[in-house]
Amino acid sequence: MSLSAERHSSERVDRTGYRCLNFQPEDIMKKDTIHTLQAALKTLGISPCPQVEIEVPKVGSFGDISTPLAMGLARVQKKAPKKIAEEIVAAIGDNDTFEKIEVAGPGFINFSFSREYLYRGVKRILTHDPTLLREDIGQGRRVLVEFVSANPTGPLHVGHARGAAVGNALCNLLRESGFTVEREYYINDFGRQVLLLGESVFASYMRLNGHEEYQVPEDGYQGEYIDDIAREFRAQEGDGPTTAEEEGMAAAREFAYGKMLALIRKDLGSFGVQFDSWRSEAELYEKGEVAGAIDFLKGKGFMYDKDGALWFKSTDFTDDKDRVVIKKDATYTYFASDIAYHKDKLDRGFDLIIDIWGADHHGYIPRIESVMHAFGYDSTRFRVILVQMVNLLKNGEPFKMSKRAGNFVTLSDVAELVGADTTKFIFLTRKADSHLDFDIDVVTAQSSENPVFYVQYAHARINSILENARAKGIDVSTIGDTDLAVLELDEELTIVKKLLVYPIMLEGAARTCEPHRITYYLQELAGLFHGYYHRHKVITDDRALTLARLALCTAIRVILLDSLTILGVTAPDKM
RNA sequence: GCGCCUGUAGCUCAGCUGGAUAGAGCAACUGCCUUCUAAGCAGUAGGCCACAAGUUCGAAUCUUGUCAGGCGCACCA
Repeated sequence: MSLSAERHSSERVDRTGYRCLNFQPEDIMKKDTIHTLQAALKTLGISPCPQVEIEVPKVGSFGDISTPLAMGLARVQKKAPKKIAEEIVAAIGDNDTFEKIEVAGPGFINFSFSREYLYRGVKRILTHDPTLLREDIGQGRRVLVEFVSANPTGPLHVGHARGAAVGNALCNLLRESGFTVEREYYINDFGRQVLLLGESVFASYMRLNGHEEYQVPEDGYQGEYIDDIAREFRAQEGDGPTTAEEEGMAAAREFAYGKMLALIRKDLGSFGVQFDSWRSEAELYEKGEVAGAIDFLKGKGFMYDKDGALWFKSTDFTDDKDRVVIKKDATYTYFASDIAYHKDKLDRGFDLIIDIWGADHHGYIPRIESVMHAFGYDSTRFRVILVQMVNLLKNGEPFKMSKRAGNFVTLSDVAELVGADTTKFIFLTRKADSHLDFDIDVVTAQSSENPVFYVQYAHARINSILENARAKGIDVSTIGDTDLAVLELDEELTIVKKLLVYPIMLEGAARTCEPHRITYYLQELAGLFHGYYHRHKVITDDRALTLARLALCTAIRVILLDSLTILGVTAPDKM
C-alpha cells in the first residue's frame, strides 16, 4: 500500500468540516489490548476483523481500559452483545497482562491490568527513553505549520500571544509524534499597511524636526512606538530638513519595517517561540511567484476576465463566490499573493500543511481550500486551525485594544507582567477555537487562579523529595532497578495507570491537533500526586518501600517534565 | 439576508469524534502547617448539558428546526 493511499484511508472529516489527522492507535497499552482482542476474534472465526476501538473509562470500576467491540458486532453477528462479549472473554483465556477481564453494562468488555504489567510500565518510563512515551504517527512526514504571521506594523499583542502559544505547542507535539516540523512566519511586507507605517513614522519624524504641519495619515498608525521609532530614525538621520520627501519617506519605511520585524522576533524569542523560516510577501512579488502562480491557474482554466478584472473560479470548488485576483486598476489583491504563497508551500513538498489563523479570518477558508484543490493538492492534507480572539479584561471590565490608536497590551507587556509560562499555559487550557477571557488583573494576582503553578509545584516538590533522599545517602541513580511490588496502595496504582495512559493521551492530542488536552492531563496527574504526597511519606525507615516510592515519584517527574516541555512551559526544580 | 463558530454547575471551561453514574478549576461553606515545599490537602454544596423533534441497543456528542451570543460576508489589507 502506498503511503498516500494509506494516509487517505485513515483520514476522516471532523464535525467542524475540517480534515483532521487520524491514525491507527499504537500505544503500548492499547496495542497489547488490541492484539489480545484480535487474537480472540480470530479464534472465534470472526472475520473480517473489525476495527477495534479502545477507550479509557471515566469510572475506575469499569476497569483500566475498555472496548464496546461486542456491541458493534451484535448487528453483524445477529447475537446479543453480552453473549458475544462473553465468548470473546472466554476466547482470550488466561493472560498475564490482565488481572481481570469482565463483561459489563450493555456489552462492554472491561480489562484490568495486572500489577506486574503496571510495574513493567513504570520501568519503561524510568529508562528516560522518550520514544517509549510516544507513538510515531508522523513517520517522518513533513509538515509545515504557519502561525502568528502578524503584520510588521506594530508590536505583537495578546491575541498574537495565543496564536504563538498554540502554534508552538502544536509544533512541539507533532514533532514528538514523529513529524518533521517546519515553523513558518509569513510577513505581510507588501502593500498598503507597510506604506502607512512608513508614512506614520515619517510624519512623526518631521514633527520632531519642528515641521508641525505633518500629520499622521488617515488610517495611519499612532502610539508611542511610532514616536519611539521616529526618534531612533532621527538619531540616525539627523535633524536636517529632508529635501526629497519621497526618499525620506522610503527611508523611514525601511527603517521602521526593520525595527518592527526585529521587535517581533525579539518578543517571540523572549516568549520562547522560534521559527524556522520567515517568508516575505514582497519577495513573492519580486521573484515573480505571484504572476507565475496566476499564470499556472490560468493555464488550468481556473481564471477568467470579467468587468476588466481577473477572477479565480473558486466556485468550482468549495467557495460560494468567485474571487478577484487582479483588480480593474491592474493591481493585485491580497488574495493573489495568498495564492502564490500557498503554491510556494506546495512546491516545497510538504505532506501536510497547517495554517493557524485568527478566527476572524474563518471566511477565508473556502477560498484557500479552493486554491489547494486547483493546484491538484489533496485537500485533506491541508488544515486550518482557528484560534479564537482573546477577550481582554481589566478588573472584570472589557479592555478595548486598537493598534492604530496605539492602545493595546503587547505580548512583551504580558510576558513581563504575567510571565511567559503562565500566559502560555492559560492559552493552552482551552480549545483553540473557543473564546477566552484574559483578565490582566486576575492573572497578575498570581493566586490560585494560575493552574500552571499547581503543575510546576508538583514537579518542584518531587525534585525536592529526591534531593532529600540524596542528602540521606540514598542512591537514586539506579532507581530504575527498584522492585516495585511493594507499591500496593490504590492511590499508587491509580497514579501508575495515569502515567501509563500518557502516550494514549498524547496520541489523541496529536491526532486531533488539540494541545489543550495536555494541560488537562497535567492538572489531573499533578492533583493525584499532591493528594498522595499529603497522605503518605515517601522517605521512611522502610528502605524497600522508600525506594519504590522514589521510583514512582521519579516516573511522575519524567512525565511532568516531558509534557510541560511539549507545551513550551518550564519545569522548575525549586519554587 | 447568507455562511461559520459557540451555548454544559453562580463564573471560566473540559468531556478523548456515539458509550456505562456529567467532570475540573475558581467563587461559597467546614476542617488540616513541630513531620519530604500550605503556590498544598481533605470534605460539603452546586446540573432539564439553551429549547424541541429525529436517527438507534445507547445522544452533551450525529440530523433538522427554534432561540441567544460572537465572527465573517470587497475589485480593503
